[in-house]
Amino acid sequence: MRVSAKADYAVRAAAELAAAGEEGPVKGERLAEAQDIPLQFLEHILLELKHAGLVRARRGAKGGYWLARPAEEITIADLVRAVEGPIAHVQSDPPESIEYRGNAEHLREVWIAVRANLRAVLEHVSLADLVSGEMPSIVEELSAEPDAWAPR
Amino acid sequence: MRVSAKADYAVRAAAELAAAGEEGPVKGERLAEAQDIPLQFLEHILLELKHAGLVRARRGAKGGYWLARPAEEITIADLVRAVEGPIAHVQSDPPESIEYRGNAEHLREVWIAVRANLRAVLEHVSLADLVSGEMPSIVEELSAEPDAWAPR
DNA sequence: GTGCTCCTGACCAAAGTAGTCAGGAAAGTC
DNA sequence: GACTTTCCTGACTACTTTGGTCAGGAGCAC
Repeated sequence: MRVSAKADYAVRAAAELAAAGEEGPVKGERLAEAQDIPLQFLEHILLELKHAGLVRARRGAKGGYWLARPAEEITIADLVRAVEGPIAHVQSDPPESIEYRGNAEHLREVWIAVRANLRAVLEHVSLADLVSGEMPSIVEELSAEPDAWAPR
Repeated sequence: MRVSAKADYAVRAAAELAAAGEEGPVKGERLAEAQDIPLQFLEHILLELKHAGLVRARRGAKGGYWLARPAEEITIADLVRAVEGPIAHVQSDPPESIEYRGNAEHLREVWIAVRANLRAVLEHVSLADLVSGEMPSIVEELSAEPDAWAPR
């Protein structure tokens, strides 16, 4: 249940692209510096985002990357899925495809609920929300509770 | 964002222990068979659960494992934490300890919200809920929505 | 055609995952 | 007290994932 460096980097780089907006292609190097990400690793990630259809790019002088869609229409979930694959798997299988036996029969519903709650956050925060800092109400409410900040 | 085999096994084995209740120690072999888990691997997992204080054990004939606390007082989160460590980490660090720069500044709140929503499920389902099939309302509601069962 | 920038595949070290193997140590039975 | 049963523990292994680096090629602008 951890967020990989790749996913974290993908979101951060995309946030920079969202903030750049209409000012034309942004170089990989500038993204790497802005977010302190190893350039060559970032290039691989941006390539994956491109293959997923979230980002576009042009080479050469004046080249760089930009978002394929408006920042309002790209969610954190889109980015995480592009680099990590499905958001919640149990032993490499999606929860709904697992058959539990015996006394663990209802465990599937638990994993389904877990996934649903993950989606409830990740699919509702757009890049526009992220850079503006005006989070959807669900995030506001969850992160407002002091308990949410306790380590455990 | 995946649940490891170890965590899945831990919950399933614990569910069997919860169901066994007061009928005395349950052998590892019986747990392994009931949930189709490799015995030797399961023994390692049960040992971790014991070290975490969730399970107790006795050796020899008539030996076996049992829950250290009533099934109502052990949650899925307890079990997952015992074998996987903290429930939501970003790049091996807890979300509240990360400092984001530039346009990703608000990303921390997103990860905090993600973790809060994970906890909202995992900390509120007890082993007793799991074996009885009577889930807390949050799980009922989440898993009732057809959308929650869609792959994506 | 000469730089600039992205594109792609190959490679690599370290860590994590999912186990197996071999033996030791306590508890109960005869 | 020997014997069996069951847990306890560490060592080991094969495979995959993670988080990168390296080297070169391909497209674009001037």
